[in-house]
Amino acid sequence: MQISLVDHFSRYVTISDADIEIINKYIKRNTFNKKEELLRNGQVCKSLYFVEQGCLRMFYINSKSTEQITQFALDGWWMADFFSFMDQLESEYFIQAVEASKVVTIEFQSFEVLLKEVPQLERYFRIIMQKKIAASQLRMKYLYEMSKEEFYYHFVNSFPEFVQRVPQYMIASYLGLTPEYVSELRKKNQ
Amino acid sequence: MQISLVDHFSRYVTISDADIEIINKYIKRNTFNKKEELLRNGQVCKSLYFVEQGCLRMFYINSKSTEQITQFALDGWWMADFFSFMDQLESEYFIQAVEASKVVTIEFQSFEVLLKEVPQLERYFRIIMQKKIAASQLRMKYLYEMSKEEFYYHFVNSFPEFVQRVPQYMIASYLGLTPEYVSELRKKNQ
DNA sequence: TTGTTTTATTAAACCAGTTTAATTTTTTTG
DNA sequence: CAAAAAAATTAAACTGGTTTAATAAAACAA
Repeated sequence: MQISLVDHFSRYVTISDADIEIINKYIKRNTFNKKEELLRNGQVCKSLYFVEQGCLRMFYINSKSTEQITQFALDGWWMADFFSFMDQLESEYFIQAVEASKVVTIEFQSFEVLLKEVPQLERYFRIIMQKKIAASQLRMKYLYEMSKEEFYYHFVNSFPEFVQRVPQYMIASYLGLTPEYVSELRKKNQ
Repeated sequence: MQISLVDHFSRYVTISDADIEIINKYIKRNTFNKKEELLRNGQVCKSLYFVEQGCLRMFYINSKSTEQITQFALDGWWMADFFSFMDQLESEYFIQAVEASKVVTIEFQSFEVLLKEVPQLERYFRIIMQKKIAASQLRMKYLYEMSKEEFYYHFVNSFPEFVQRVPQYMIASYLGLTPEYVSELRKKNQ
């Protein structure tokens, strides 16, 4: 369900044709193959990424040397390591395409200039960030409230498209479960 | 360590004396006694709260009928149920003063008008929200990575002021531990 | 300064979810 | 298509943290 960045802007603020020309100066459009890396551990997160189509995941290598997924982004979602991006510090994360993906890239400097030249975008990003906070507050509430079994079924019922598009072990990782436990749950509830 | 709202704005954007006059039209300053409620379960979160001095906590009543704390705010922090605030929906949370607190209140309608009249504040809130997201990404990483014992000691070492100001059972609740387990940890490491 | 309420401690029984290690199934690739 | 790599399953032993229930200590209010 592809979505263009400008359409997404237009859901929240008014964008003129002149604005679109400016925007196009400061963004890049890339396609990434399955498993291609957008960011690697040790690099600075130089860009914000907007998924027009596809799926990205963010993960780090934990103390057991396994990949711990902390975020996904599907069509119409933003992804970045904000901690690294904001202060241009080294990131501890990888960002990788889960499937072939069309991505809009805004680099740090371009982002700053773009916000000056198209000031409505300050409002757009303020609203988007606010929604991200609301979503993460809700997610934390579920984490406090639910057992891991409930958390798993709540997720797959709420986001059935993930089950279609993302391998089970990645969902397990994102939800903080072992893949073995997910197998056990699926067997139990066939 | 009191901090005024306008000083906080000024850390991120330029605020003129004229702006300050406008701001003062749209904000309210309140003091709350210990245990006084700013928001109650079932009400709409009508305002954003900025703590100039003191401490607020946000919690809900969980399925075991006990208070589950999900957030604190100390001097210089914002607090709101963004989910309820943004769409003016009923909240499931309580917000309560942990100690006597000086709070700046911005109501939903005032917030919208204020952002129009002092447009730099779009930028301020965009940056603040971005920082909140970065902080919550970091918190999630710790949640994935650490055992509950590590999580507890990491928190008390990172935020020693909380241990001074907030009862131990509230910290336990916020960290998702039972108070009994915190006692056990403290005994073990005397 | 005493009685009441709130907060913290103790200890034993318990269990939800992990670990380990092996096997099977599915997907990818040359 | 066959071989290799990636993903999913199975089952048993194990453990970090919870539950329960009772007591003790600290803080607060009259």
